[in-house]
Amino acid sequence: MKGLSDQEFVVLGIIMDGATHGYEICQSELNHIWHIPISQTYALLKRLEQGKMVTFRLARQGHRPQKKVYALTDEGRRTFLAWVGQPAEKIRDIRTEFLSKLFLIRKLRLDMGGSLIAAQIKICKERKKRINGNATAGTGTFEDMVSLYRHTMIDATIRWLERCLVYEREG
Amino acid sequence: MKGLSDQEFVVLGIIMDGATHGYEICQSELNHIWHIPISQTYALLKRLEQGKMVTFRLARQGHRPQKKVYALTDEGRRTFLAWVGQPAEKIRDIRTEFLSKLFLIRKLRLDMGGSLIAAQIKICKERKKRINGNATAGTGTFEDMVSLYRHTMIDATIRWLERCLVYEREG
DNA sequence: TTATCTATATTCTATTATAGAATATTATAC
DNA sequence: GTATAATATTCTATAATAGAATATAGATAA
Repeated sequence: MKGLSDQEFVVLGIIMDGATHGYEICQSELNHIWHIPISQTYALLKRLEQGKMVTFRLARQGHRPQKKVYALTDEGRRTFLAWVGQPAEKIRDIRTEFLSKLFLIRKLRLDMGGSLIAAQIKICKERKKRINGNATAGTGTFEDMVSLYRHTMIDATIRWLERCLVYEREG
Repeated sequence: MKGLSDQEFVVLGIIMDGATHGYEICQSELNHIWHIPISQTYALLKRLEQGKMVTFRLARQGHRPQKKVYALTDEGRRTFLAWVGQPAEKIRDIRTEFLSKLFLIRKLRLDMGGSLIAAQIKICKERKKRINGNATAGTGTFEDMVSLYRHTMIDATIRWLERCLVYEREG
């Protein structure tokens, strides 16, 4: 397995949190933040199984349609834990990748929330430095608008992350 | 053709701006804002041709490899113009869809920039009203963080759009 | 001179993401 | 008793993306 997609990591995390099969994974609260379509979830489970990140056994229960009961392998668990503590490299992935990680860290009581948020702030501040152009001195060209957009969004993101860090340390 | 993707509309716009073939489309400045991979661009052109939005003729030039010289059909032109004036419905598409539209409107001198920005502000304000929860009174739950994220991002977006509107009206 | 690199220009294959329909069973609401 | 909601998975088709393969020619460096 060459490296999992963020969606695959998320599925590992939801299983680690107690979900046992595809349908249940789709009902995770995380779906409200990052919606993964049902058919996609099943495709991800298939790939995770092929990559030996999860195993399953078939369970016939009452007269309901039988389900595949999944469990993480040791490698699956290790792989997930290595992923969940790392900040998102791309700002545009904050909403999906970072929020998913924060959700799973809290759900699994992993005690990495503060360090994740701090690391994400660091990434954002580094990115901010690398954005060229000035956020205020534009003359109204399209490039000015794009530059201003990036500055505005990254500043808002940093402010939000700093607020999250306070929440995390207080609560 | 059931309805084009935003990427397909963007390709129509770049052709309308004077690009004539796949390789040239990939070199549009728009690629710095919304990168469409080369192979994807060719796939889009193929679909646009099947949907009769563009036509092409083969051109053999000097000793360079021959290229497909594309032109918009009347339907392609009409379809593009109907798309480019409409604001993005989803806030997360501002960076790609809205910025592409603004870029193309300015490039093509379409005189719709002001109304597009105003319409986008309206969409954002309506979305803001529909977001439930309060942006300040949280107790630090994950839901509070998500709610605060949405408020923060949408406020920043509106502020940026209003600045763009000033730019647009002044310049 | 000869090998490599860059630029032009497109196609192909493989993988991943998403939408939507199809299948099957049981409980519940009307 | 019929409809539909909930449970549970599979299948097909399409769309998006990465990356390699193909082809030509000029520029550059050993």
